Amino acid sequence: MGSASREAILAAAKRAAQAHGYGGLNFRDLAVEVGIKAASIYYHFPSKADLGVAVARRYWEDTAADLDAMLVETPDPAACLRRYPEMFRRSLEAGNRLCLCSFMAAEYADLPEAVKREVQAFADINLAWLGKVLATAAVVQAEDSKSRAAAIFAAIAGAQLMARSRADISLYDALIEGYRAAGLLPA
Amino acid sequence: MGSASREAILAAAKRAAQAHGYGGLNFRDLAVEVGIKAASIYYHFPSKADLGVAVARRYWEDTAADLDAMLVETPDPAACLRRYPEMFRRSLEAGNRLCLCSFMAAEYADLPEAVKREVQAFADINLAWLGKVLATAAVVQAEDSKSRAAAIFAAIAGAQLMARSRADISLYDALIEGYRAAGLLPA
DNA sequence: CAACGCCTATCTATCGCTTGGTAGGTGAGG
DNA sequence: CCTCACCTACCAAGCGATAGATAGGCGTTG
Repeated sequence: MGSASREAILAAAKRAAQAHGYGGLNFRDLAVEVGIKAASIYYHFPSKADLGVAVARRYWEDTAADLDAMLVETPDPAACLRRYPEMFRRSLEAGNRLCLCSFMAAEYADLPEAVKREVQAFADINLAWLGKVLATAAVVQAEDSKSRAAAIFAAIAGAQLMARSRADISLYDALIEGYRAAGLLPA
Repeated sequence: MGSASREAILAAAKRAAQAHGYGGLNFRDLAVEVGIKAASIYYHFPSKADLGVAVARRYWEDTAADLDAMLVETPDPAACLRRYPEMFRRSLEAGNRLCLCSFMAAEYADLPEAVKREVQAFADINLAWLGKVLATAAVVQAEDSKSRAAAIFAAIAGAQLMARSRADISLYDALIEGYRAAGLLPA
């Protein structure tokens, strides 16, 4: 498992993927960033698709851990829900980057099947977490928590999209505030 | 202006861009689809960036016309607003394609500046139209119509994103319905 | 009328570059 | 000595782009 180089490759690939997508990911630039030669990446990952799968898997694993940690840090479900947009804000802060989930939608037609599956796991985790928190916070009736979770997730992804294409984090904040004012997110 | 070949290239490029993005657009495949040789495209467009600009410009011009037509067809602003999600639904219907605006967000770091400008014009037109219709429909107070327009636009783009990455139009419909239930869109 | 010059729209052929991927070698450490 | 981790040196395919040629149409002018 995780040697130092392997971890460095994974981290650099994640950063690159969140800036340029899977298609924009390339072994030469990646190698320069890690400080090794491009061919050496093949020692750790047999193909680009495998690297993509590994990046996406690590991505949702980290997200799952972060969401769990947030629930521990902020046990009140309503307060926790209020903090949820922070997750998507962070990648904008880190160099105007995007959620891999949004890249998957854009690159849907050209993405290896296995990569798609891992990225969808990211979405599933978010939806499950949101559904759970919405239900315990009782902001919607129990039977509506799933559909509200999906609406919130989609809307927040959209807000991140808009903010990126204007390179303006304050737009993200304004959109989230707009969702609260409109009633999509609890005020 | 618009010779037959030029129009055919423009139409094929639009379709390709909505499926694969600007980066996924390539002259060889495009030429095959149009039925000419790749080099011949350069007679009509001096560079890929110029083609991208032309596609994006045509895209927002068509959208502006469609939005205007919708207001003529459905003069009642509330009814018109209800029909707005149809616009984004159509590209999903047409081969699970995406709005160019979402592609711009994904390809933000690698897109020629001139292309970005044209795609942003698409967003601006949508925002202006939504703002106007929201104000006349009086679904929000006049001073909130701009921020609500932005919230709706972002959320609908997000819904399109989610539906594409699941290749499931019914998910789009469900998300729009979710926005109505939550109060983001008028019920 | 016919010859000429020019434009349009396309072709073939190729260039320089980047990409993902491979084969085989090399040095350090247990 | 052998395995791990990395290297050098490639390759084939694909990319945007360019050069130069050609076939046909259209208008002007001797």
